[in-house]
Amino acid sequence: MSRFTNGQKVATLKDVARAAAVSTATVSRCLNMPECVGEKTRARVLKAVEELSYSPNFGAQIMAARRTNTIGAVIPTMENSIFAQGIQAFQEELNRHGFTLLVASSSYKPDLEAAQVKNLIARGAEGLLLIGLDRDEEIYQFISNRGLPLVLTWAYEADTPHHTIGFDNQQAMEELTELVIGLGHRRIGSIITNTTQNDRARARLNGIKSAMSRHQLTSDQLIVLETPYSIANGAKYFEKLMQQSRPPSVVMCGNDVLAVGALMKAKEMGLRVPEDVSITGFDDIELAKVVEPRLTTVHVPHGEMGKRAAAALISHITASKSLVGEQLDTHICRGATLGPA
Amino acid sequence: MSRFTNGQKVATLKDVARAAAVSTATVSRCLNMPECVGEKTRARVLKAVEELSYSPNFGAQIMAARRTNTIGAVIPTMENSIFAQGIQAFQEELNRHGFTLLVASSSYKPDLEAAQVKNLIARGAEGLLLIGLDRDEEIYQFISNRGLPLVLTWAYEADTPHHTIGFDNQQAMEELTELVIGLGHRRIGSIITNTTQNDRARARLNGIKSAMSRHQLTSDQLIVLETPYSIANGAKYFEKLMQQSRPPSVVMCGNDVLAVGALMKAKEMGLRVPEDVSITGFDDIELAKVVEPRLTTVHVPHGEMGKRAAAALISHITASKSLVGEQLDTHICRGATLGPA
DNA sequence: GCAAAAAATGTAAACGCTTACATATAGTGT
DNA sequence: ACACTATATGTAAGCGTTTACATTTTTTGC
Repeated sequence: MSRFTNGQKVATLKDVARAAAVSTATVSRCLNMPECVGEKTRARVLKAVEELSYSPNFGAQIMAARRTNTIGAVIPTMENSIFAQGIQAFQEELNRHGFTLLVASSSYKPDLEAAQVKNLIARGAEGLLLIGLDRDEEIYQFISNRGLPLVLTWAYEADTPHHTIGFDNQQAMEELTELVIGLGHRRIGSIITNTTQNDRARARLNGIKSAMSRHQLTSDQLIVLETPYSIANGAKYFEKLMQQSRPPSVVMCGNDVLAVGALMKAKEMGLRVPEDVSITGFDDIELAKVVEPRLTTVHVPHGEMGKRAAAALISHITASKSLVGEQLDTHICRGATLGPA
Repeated sequence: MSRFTNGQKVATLKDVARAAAVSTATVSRCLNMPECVGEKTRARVLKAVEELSYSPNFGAQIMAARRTNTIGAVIPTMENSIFAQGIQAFQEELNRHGFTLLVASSSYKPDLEAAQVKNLIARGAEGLLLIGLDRDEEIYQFISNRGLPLVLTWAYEADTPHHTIGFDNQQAMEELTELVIGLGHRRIGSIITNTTQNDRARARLNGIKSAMSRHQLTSDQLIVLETPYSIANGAKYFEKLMQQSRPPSVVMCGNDVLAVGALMKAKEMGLRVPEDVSITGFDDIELAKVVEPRLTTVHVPHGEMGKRAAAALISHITASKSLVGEQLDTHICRGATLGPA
């Protein structure tokens, strides 16, 4: 029996071995390669395991076996569902192949993300999933020094040393903006997550800008407001936008959460959507589908992305296939919040 | 240098010690009790740590130190946001006290839950958070055999050997039903998560039943449909309910996700809410607040619940305070989806 | 029945860390 | 200078597994 600082005693392999009158090696084999051990011995051992509520000490396993079948992921937040669907798919694919997922969240703080990465590595993660590209070179260095495979997702960039499995945020937003401009909108407001330390937000904003410049719209036709994303902030900044002397005819939001906030506020202010003002989002999460009118947004292949990321990591780890980036498609999901100017 | 099966080499304490020309003990102290080590030695050691991208092997730490500052939680799903807010608060409170949270999800499958519990324990969890009460006695036995503190949440029950920090699902639903009946509704439809293996769903359903029987409404005035919860299922079963020969005047859903699905379908079917049919939910998640009309639902103190659960676990572990249950209050959140019959 | 091969089990050495204890070094008051 | 503390560092024994290797037992082919 081993005991913790609090005096709790816990059965170990040795205890099980004693109870079943076999060696620790046999118990270990019984658990990890049951076909290699005699039938009646196995029964006896399993009974002892049961009776003693034995559970292997993972720490000792890591040390002795040097493999953990564990993948780590750090996501910006668990609070809203932007990442939920993708992570769920990631987890399911992982489980299908006998891997376990450890999830941590960074609250969008770079240093917390770094700490969580180290934490996950210390816990034996054999591969890592992170969101987006923006982070200190130091972390990339750390991960690569440890020789760990890393997949970045929720973004795709061809021109990077990292492996990105995701979609082109800029291009997607550019397409949406083309549609918006095509509908006659000339004054565009945008509410977007802070673009420092967030390449996805930056790319999306750039998408708006580049589509505008292609149509000879100048930068004073675009008003950008940055804010941490939440429904409340979406509402708040939408109001600010509309209180301008010359309010925009369309408000393009960096994600659906902000867009839903904007939509709520529009109703509250008595503005008709899309007659008085159009609103667009990005991500096509559940929220976008239940509001009325349904949000015009960019559909992102959450599930596919999670699944592919898992597959890439697994085939790298188990079959040492080299990691490659993959670009997935998005498409515009036309809801009734976008109309002609 | 130690190496993994894949040939990756990783710096160990020993490597750092060698690089800094000190003993492993000094390096360890440098990291865990920096005030006990000389200033210049410390600087030298930290430099070596940096240069070698050293990160402690958590497995070895667990084994040597026998404490992990880790709490585990198993939630039914990450996919939608029902548990997100509570878990986020749980995590934040934990972090504030230097604990780390490991989250796993069970997809509502009892045996997966059991496996995840063992997994978390094996990973050194010093305390556990689980949702609701319904599960095999075997798991409870396992946890208690290991002497681990366990807090159950999203439910409160006075009459149980376990420690529940949550609210009274039955009473809350009873209150809501009282309100519904008070508005003249006599035929009630209910869409609810499968009640086997789910005490919260069962309690909520019982709440409806007991309020009804208090008002001499018989069981044939209540039609109950059970289904896994998702927006799509909410819609599907709402339709079934309304296609009955004598459709109910109100549809009380077991949670907001189902209710939102019902609401969507009602609109699709051209039914006015609440003029033609009333709809209620439970949980008061984000979704409930953005649909139109806003859902009438039961507000649940997600954040408070997570925070209290964390506090209870921490004070048990660090100050060996004994765990006690705590009942939190809910209140009805009156939206416009509920009107007179 | 017997030797040889196959299957089952045991032995013991790692794995990387923490920490009690031992030792060395620096700091005090006389 | 001295003995005596206080502080800093080193030494080495575990922690609970896994797994090569050694040993024992069973099966097989003749």
